[in-house]
Amino acid sequence: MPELPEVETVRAGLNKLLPGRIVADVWHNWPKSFPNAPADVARFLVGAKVLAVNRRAKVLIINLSGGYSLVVHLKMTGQLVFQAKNRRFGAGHPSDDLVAKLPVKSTHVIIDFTDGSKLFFNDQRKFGWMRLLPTDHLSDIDFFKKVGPEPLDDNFTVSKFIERLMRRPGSNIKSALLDQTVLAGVGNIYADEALFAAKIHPATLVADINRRKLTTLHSELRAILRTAIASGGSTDRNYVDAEGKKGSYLSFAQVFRREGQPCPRCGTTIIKIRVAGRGTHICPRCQKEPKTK
DNA sequence: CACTTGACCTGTCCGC
DNA sequence: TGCGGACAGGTCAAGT
Repeated sequence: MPELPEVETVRAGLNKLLPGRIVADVWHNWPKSFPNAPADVARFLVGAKVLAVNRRAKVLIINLSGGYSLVVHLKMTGQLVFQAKNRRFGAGHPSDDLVAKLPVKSTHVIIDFTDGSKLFFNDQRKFGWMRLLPTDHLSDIDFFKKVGPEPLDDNFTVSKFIERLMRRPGSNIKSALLDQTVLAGVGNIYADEALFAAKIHPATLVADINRRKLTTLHSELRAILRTAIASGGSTDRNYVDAEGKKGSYLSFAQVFRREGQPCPRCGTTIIKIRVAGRGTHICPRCQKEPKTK
């Protein structure tokens, strides 16, 4: 579910809400959602103060005093939602107000702060996780060692993009974009949108795409990610930000989840196909099928 | 080695 | 209305 823009939206929200708060207690009901709790929780989490909330790729890093960080991956259906003190007891909340209803059926971890506010980790499909890890050693973890560059960094140039993609010359471009070791944070929605914008068929082999097209793909991908962040991300089903609000980017999406509708560029009907084992949305006219396949 | 498939889970939607 | 099957935004491990 959450890709870079969604995780970044959650990060920005939490970074306004959490720093300065002190953990009072932690509850959890699904061991896989929090594999090293409760053993390390009492020792390193309770009493710790939140310093800052950072992001790398699709992973959130909540820095705590005491040298530990809470590292969170939302995977497909994870939510990290903050509830201010007494929020749940207020009257007149609209029925779609998630925060007022917390905890919900899919709540697997609750972090209580000393001021009475709470952070809820909800995850319908239970693929997501949070772990308490020593901050100084995060860079030793396999994931952080292997993950590719942030596509929105200033120094993520066209040459860098092409160099990274060329690590997988023989794979199709969609797989390469989704590969987190090639570059960080791109998932199914933004891969489809960027390939449509650059008029590249997702099954095209990386080595068969010319430099001009890759240059377009680079700039379109970055523009799409930035617009998505500005829209608060994409809510297809479950995604909400730190305050329980949905993102609106899908109203701008050109092809994702728009099969059966006319291509906004040429009017041809958008179709859904399968590439790299994932549902993939294309305009069959704008994105010509590669000859070699 | 590089790519594909299955597994991890629950909920929803679609066809019979 | 009920039931089976396919499918869902992500990543691993295991298989080819």
